[in-house]
Amino acid sequence: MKTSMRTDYCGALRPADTGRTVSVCGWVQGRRDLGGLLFVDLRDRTGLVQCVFNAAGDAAVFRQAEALRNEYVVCVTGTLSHRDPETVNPQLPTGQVEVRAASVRVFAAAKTPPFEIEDETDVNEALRLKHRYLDLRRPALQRNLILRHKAAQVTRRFFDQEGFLEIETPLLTKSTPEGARDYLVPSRVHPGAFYALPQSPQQYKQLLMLAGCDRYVQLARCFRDEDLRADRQPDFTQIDMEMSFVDIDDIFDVNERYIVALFKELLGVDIPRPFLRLPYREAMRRFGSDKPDLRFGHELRDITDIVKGSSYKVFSGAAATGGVHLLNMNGYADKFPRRDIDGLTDWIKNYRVGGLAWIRLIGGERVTSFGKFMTEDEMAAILKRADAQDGDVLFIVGDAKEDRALQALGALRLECARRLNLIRRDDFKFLWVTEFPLFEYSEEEKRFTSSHHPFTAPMDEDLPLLDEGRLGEVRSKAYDMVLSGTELSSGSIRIFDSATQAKMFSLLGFSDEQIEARFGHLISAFQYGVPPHGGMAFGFDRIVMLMVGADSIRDVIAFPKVQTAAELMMESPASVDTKQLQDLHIKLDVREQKAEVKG
RNA sequence: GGCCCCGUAGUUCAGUUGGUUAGAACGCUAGCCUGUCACGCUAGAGGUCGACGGUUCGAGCCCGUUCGGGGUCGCCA
Repeated sequence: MKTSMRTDYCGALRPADTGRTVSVCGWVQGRRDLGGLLFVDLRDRTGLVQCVFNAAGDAAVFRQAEALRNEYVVCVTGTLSHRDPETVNPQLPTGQVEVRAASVRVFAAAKTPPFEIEDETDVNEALRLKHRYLDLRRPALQRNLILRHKAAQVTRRFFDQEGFLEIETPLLTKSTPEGARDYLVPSRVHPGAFYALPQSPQQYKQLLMLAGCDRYVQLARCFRDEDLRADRQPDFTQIDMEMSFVDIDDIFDVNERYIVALFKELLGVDIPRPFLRLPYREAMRRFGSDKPDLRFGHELRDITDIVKGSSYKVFSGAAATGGVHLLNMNGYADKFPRRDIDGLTDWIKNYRVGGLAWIRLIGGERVTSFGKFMTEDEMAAILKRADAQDGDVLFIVGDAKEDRALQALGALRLECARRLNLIRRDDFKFLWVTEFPLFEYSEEEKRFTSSHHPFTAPMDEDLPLLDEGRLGEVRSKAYDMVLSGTELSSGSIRIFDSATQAKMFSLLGFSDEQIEARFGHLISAFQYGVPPHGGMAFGFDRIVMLMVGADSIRDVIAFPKVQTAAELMMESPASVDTKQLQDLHIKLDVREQKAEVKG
């Protein structure tokens, strides 16, 4: 983009521009000083261009060029010229041309950066985050930010064309009792009262449906005070959407078309429609996960029925109340020698299961960890269920809680695939997981809680179970969109009559007073005519992460936080002045010294 | 809160069984060099081995604590 200082972006110059006098602005990426000839690579967000200074030219200009160092900010003016054929650099998009510098203006000198600014980097991430403004100069991160920007534009355009209104909802809102921990914001004018930053704009968007907005979308900043992961940050962005007069198929239709448009426009990838739909139970049974990775096979098999009566107590005990399942890594027996399996046995304890049983079929021989406890008939039945052949290795996990066994085995399935390199990063496998349980039992709180949120509609055919008190069996109209083993999006059809909503709150164990205090506004609102409605919210950062092939969500967020939720550059969070606390009517009660973050 | 991994020049790493003056590459500084693009050549500077404590005649190396970073389980309606 042309400015009063610049005629062209560095990375945009091509042979067609030769002969023109150009001014390019940017950062010195590197210089090669040959004595009488000096090359400077100049970098801006579009790329690199080589500038040449010749000692035969203006002596003062040449002296200036000799003083340039990496990361100096300069403007080079000169004639854009073709390079001689033998000096063309095929690695660079601008490699056929160079700027024959006539003058250089130094806007700013620069200290030597603490790490080299280059794409291929293995510099410690903490150091890069401490100097994030330097890390962001790396072309790879610039590309990520650019793709993120484009994804946001495609999103807005798509939903606009589909009749959605982009509506902003408050960031200062009210704490909700269920779900993640809220970030709280103290009120100065209401002593002792707190706002909460939204975990999602859930209630607002439902009220917008009630208000008659019909279709809503927002690129919404959301906040959750929970522990971080590679794909989880405490503040993050959702593509939040909601529609009126719809059922599940309508939601799926528009969001599938959105994904297809996004991947086509930004990556040129054709995503086939419609997406596969897997009910939650089936996903758990076949993949040991509610976000199955379909980029490789090796589905799980249920052998609970086979081992139920076995004399091997580990299996029969688990089968009595839970389940026993197996994973056949067909053909990879030779890739899992005994010592690796011992390692996996240790590893799987993270998933709170007792252990890992296994069978290796190799060279016509059968080696197992539990063979002596089983009858030959039982063993034969297991191998048949697994479709086992020579060269296979089978893993078996049982637990008195069936889902625990399944989740452990599902995690093992992923771990094996990672070790065997069965997963391709540019393979995009979408699906819907449907029919999530409406409730889950919380051991901690000794009560049922919403698995999604308390506004989720039960499946019509399961409504009678509510009154029978069989809460664990009720399925909901909640669904997730899953991409290659990552939960991309989550949503539901909502309850839209106040009686059912009130019943939900009461089943969740809220007292009338709590309901009134927490959800009174919603109950009242729902008495004024709610359309049937539903929606979902994408994790925008995760979409971008998977599209650029990054391993961490931090790579697509300009200023991310580290695992302790601290931000290393500004050093947030930080302590504040006593005066500020007084204004907010806050007295600290910090026991441990380490809670005192330096400010 | 649990489990696992990492921490040595500015950066990425090596460092033998615990043993004398802790090395390399890149980067940085200076000099030379007119077609380089990982420029080349020569010389140089640069270290509280994350911190603290312990074992030992002696610790970068062994032990403990702690700090920082990462992965993950729990948690994430």
